[in-house]
Amino acid sequence: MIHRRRPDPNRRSARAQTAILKATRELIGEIGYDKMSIEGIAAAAGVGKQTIYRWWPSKAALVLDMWSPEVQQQLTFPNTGDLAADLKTQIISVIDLSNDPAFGPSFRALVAEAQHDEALASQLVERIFGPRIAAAKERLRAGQTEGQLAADIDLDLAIDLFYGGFYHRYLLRVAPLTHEHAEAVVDAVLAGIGGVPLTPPKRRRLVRARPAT
Amino acid sequence: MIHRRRPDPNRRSARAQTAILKATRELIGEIGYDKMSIEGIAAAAGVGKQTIYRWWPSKAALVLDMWSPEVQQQLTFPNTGDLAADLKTQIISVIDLSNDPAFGPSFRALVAEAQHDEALASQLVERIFGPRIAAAKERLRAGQTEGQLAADIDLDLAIDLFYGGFYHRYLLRVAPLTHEHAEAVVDAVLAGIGGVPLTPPKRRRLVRARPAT
Amino acid sequence: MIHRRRPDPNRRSARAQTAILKATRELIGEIGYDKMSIEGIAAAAGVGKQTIYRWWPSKAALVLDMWSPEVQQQLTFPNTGDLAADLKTQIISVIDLSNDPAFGPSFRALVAEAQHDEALASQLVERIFGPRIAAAKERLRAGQTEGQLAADIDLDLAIDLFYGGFYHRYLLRVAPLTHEHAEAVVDAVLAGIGGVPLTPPKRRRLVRARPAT
Amino acid sequence: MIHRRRPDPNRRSARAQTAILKATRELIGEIGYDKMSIEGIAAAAGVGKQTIYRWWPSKAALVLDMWSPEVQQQLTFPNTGDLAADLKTQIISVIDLSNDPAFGPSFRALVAEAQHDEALASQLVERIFGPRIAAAKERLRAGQTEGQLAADIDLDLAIDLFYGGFYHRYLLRVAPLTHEHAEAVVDAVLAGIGGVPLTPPKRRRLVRARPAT
DNA sequence: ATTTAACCGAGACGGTACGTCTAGTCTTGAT
DNA sequence: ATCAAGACTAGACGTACCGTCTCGGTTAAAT
Repeated sequence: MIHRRRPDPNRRSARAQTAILKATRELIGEIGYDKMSIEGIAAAAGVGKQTIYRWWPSKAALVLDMWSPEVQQQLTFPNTGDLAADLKTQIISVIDLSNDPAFGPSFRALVAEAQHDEALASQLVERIFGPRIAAAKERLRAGQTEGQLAADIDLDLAIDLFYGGFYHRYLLRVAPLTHEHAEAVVDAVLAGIGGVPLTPPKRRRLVRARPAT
Repeated sequence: MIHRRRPDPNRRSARAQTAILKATRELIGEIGYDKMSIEGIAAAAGVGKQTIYRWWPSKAALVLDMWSPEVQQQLTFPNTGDLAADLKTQIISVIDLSNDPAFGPSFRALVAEAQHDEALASQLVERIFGPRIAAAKERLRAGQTEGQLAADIDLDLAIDLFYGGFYHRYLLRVAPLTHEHAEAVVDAVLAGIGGVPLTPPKRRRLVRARPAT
Repeated sequence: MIHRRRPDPNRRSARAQTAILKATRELIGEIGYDKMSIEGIAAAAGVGKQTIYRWWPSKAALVLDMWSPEVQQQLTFPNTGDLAADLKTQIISVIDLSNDPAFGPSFRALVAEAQHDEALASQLVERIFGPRIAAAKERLRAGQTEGQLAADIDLDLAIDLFYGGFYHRYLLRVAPLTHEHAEAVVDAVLAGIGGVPLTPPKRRRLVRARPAT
Repeated sequence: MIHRRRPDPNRRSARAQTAILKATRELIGEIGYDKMSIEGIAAAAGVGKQTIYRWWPSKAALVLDMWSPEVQQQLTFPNTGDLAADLKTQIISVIDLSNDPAFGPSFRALVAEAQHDEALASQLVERIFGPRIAAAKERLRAGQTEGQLAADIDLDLAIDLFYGGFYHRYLLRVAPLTHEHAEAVVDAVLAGIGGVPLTPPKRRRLVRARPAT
């Protein structure tokens, strides 16, 4: 297997890079991720195709790069002291971003592409999902010490529960994404949905049986 | 908008149809969904390309058709009287199917394609997700009357909670899918993962009667 | 080699035959011979493709059949006693027919097709060119007995000379086809174009040396 | 009307061009013009289809290009001082070329295609027929000054007469093409084939001085 | 200050697959 | 048995992009 020689980042043309990202952003808005071709981006940016291939391994990687700033700044997790409220705030902002016509559809396309592009999949986890999950876990951990979250719960599982509903609806399109849904999810996950509260105010006590395996 | 004339299903060649589905199944196993082309399917099936285009609008639609039997027979939802156990059983069987190398990767590809193919997306909801969700809801409803599930919970939300974790890991690949995970999800969703509040907001006591398994 | 069973002409549907020829005539006028397909003719005639294939071996054969009446009635060669005048009259009528937008281009297409369709080529010679050449030869023979044409000239050669100029221009498009050209050809062929008539009225005597071989 | 952007001839790959022409020559010999496809040429030449489409508008144009050298070198018209002999020599060489199984049938196909391809028709006139006619006219003009051809004859007409017979037989296949036919045509055209008139219209005497061969 | 090595725009190249078109054959049901 | 209808196998069409490659022209560092 021959490895392509790595280009020298110091000599990279800022003009070309900017033009490529700009053209990508515009094209993705006009014709969408799937109809957009590297050929088209190069033409729109007034750039040789090779210049794109030199710096990005695929169309998806380019789009991922294009969004890094947007996603990065969404990273900070609020901490007002009220875990439920903070989770709701955060998930709602994710919903809003996913409903943004400039971001939602093309990020969806990125997730789609990652289903058959292993490199992209790890990039996504590494650069997008990983950091966000880490930030969320940190907030959850704080919640645990404050007693707002079961102390012995596995945080990865907690993430699944709080965010799984979102991805279920975002990627499968089985139901719409609303602020109310986000709030209902957080409440339900925290309170649990088992049992029949015959007399509403009286709630059950959490009895978790599994000791650490 | 010109609509292509519809072919007459009565005159459809059973031989061709069978050969196409068979070739699709084989090819998808050998080279995978993405490297498989309609051209290749036609050649492998000994069929004219037009015959494929006549009956299926896209490669994805063909693959969806190919799987309908498999998914259909997975539809029945167990009811042993123990809701938690039944949910675990069902989700575990979904996990097993998704981990089946013949099914998992190509179904993932289908979900991916649905991100930019509206027609496919609705087909998926209509033929795959819809019926399964309906079956699950029916079971949940039974659980509600038996007092194993909160009577006032929105069942679409319940579905999000029980299955969201699965899709989160299946599509985003942020963590592995195991039987243990399925069980932990069900338990956590039913019990809730909120902590013991230091301050008033009184919490419920867990009243769950595990019947003998 | 399997020979296709011959259909029974007695059971042939007159309606279908008429509709096919009519549709052919109309289509050839609208979109031209080359863009016209058997598929299209069948659709326009409200006839099954098989019905066309059953009775005609090719699109060209069908078009040839369609024109047979037109060409047939052009067959009679005038005989006013003046050979030169009759030839001019005849060639001019051929030129006019070839300049008829309904006939000229599609007959050209037929001749074109005959360049790679041996069966059509012989049909053309047999049904179109042969009879016309025979009629022309008959008239030339009469001219010979009347002393208006060299008695020992090979009539096939004579046909080449009188009509060759026409086909040269008709098929190669090297120069336009006019009535004047037809007249000039006939005059030149009869008188010959060798030598320099310094004093116009005085013309040379024909001395033909080749005795019958 | 959108005009396709023109490719840069300076960057044309000599290797590809050569391979394409070579493959065309071989294929046309093996399976003939009509069964030869651009797809097949590309495959045989080890070349992308686009590379053919980039430089040639049609299969016919490609074949025309392929033959240009052959036809070009046939261009010189002999001038031995004896017009009749030179015409015979020239026409015979044309007949021989047309009877060459490598050239004759496929050039016929080219002429056929030109009947419905205006661009090809003008290319043929411009690159093949035009130059040859010009060369012939030049020779004829020389003949006129030497008194071997009627001074007042229109040279386009003369071309029609000398070559029309050839094309009549070449394209209509009404009679075979032989050297004898070529010689008979030249003799007859120069001498004329009109009979000895019984009544006045005085006729010329043949005055032709054959120089020693 | 000049060399030299990389990047750059441009686009030709070998390929693959697309979705359409037509050829000519085969099948079905109606007349 | 013919007919209308149209599904079938086959395969070429011309287009769109892929990712690689070559070509001059232009920087920017290294001599």
